[in-house]
Amino acid sequence: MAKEKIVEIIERAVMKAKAYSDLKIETVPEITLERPREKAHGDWASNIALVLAGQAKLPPKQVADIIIKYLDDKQHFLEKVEVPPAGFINFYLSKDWLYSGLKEIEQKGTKFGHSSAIKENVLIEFVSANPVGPMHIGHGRWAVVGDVLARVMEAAGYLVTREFYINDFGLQMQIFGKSVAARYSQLLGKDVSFPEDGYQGEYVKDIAREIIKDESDKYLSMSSSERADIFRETAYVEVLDYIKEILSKIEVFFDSWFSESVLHKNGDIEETINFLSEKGYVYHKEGAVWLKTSDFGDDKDRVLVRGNGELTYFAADIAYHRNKLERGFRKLINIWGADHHGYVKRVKAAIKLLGYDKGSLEIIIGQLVNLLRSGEPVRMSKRTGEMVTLDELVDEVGKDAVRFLFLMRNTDSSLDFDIELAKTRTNENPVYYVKYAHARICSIINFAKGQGVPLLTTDRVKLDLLADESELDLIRKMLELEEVVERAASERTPHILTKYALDLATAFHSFYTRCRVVGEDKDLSLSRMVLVNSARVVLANTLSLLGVEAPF
RNA sequence: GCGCUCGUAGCUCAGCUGGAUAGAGCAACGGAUUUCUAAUCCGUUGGUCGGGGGUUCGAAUCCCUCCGGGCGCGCCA
Repeated sequence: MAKEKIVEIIERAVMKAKAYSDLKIETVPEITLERPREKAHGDWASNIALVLAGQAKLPPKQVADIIIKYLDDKQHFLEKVEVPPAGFINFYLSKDWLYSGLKEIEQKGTKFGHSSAIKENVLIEFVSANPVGPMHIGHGRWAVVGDVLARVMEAAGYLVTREFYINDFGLQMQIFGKSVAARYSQLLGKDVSFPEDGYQGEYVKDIAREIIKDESDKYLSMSSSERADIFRETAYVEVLDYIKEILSKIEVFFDSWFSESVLHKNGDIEETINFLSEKGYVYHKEGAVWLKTSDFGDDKDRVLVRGNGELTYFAADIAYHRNKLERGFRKLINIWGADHHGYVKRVKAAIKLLGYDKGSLEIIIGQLVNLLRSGEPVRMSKRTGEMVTLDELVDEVGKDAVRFLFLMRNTDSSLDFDIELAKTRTNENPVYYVKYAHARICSIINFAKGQGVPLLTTDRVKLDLLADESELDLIRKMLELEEVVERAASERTPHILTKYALDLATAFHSFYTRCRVVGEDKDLSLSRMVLVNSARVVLANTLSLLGVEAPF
């Protein structure tokens, strides 16, 4: 990438200036380059002169002027270098450098934008919806965020495992089993009461109907608790299958499904408690067993074993995280709904009590989605069961719109999702704006081929004919992909990819209105074919990372 | 009450771990296009970055405080 090369050039220049005592400085700080906000400030800018001004006892502008005297651009990356009064050093990439980018795109193809660097192995745990009912829209957002984060991190060189933690143990499951059992009896004409805190949704009846269809009334003779136990298992498998089905509809797949009840069966939780106990972090109080999480940043200590002898969810969660770390993952990333953010401190404290580094667990808090229809809020009530499920949303607006629009905002801020907007096929809808750019490129390439303008390799066309500002801007934008992927991965911000896709589409559309691919000048047409095809490749790669189809 | 989080243009939001005159999109207004898909492009208007204080060469960004919104504060999961 151009960035590293420029950093190198600056570094050498500063060292030389120091060696020749032109700059009287002690140490050479790390050189950082940034993308100037203003296009007029070049492709890259360095604030090194501002940083060194204090040390050198000279105004920034003078320091910058000294440094650029020593810049040695042997390979001709740079068109020019400028120092504005503020003392920044602005670098303008040469056209040749941009053209060589087109060659790189040709060579790397679908791998352009990906990095070959090998980084640490990470486990991303996300969605982890309780298997007791349909997924809501928020689950969908967190699913997409986790999935694209995984894709982007893979592209950036991380070894990623995607895991779904199944909360198939505990009170919620019991209630769920009872709810199904009650509906089962009711549907068979028995006058039984429905559990007070039971699951109201229509889907519970559906599951009961399913059981009746398959096995009729054979469970009626059992005691109600026996029946609830059996139905808990049947129903849970059914709901889990349903969850998997919806996830596959939005193309979110997991490498691993981890069951909470397995931790209970294996005795992993007791073992973890013993482990913590031996380290002296566990104590008894008021009939319960407590963990000293407050020693490591939690607001208060937490219960591991309740007075009635039952393990808490927290105890299981510690064992789960220990298990993850023992599987050899150096970095754990959890994506949790906003309603769990009060839980963050205690889990992080537990990680430290287990003896692992604080940084080994990162928790991304996902905010909710506000559903709108033509600007009006869609009213939802959990109590009455009146809500739009993820399933229904995907059926109405389609996978691509759901995925793209869920990634339009930072994960930790809430997001407005307008159902009608998501369905429109105009430029107001960002998804179609981007997809259209791809379709238009494909159409141009087909048209051109029909007019006798073939797509040749870069070494057979005159790239230096690509000189219009819109053409160079388009190339510049294409060459940003790797940097965007890198940043999205390292900062865990997959949503910046949608912004990039929009910018790239805009750069292409600008080019389109200014320049014709098929024209009088045959050489120029051939060069532009290479250009638009490169744009197609980069746009397709971007959409692929987002999990959105690139139409022809 | 305590904790987390957010507050940037009329609306929806970026702002890359402190840099240049705070940027997009939508809306409003004004233009372009003899076209390879009008699902397009270009321009203009619009800001006390919630208020106040501090840190320094330099703050939307870091710290403190106040105001306002969201969420969380169980021997629930």
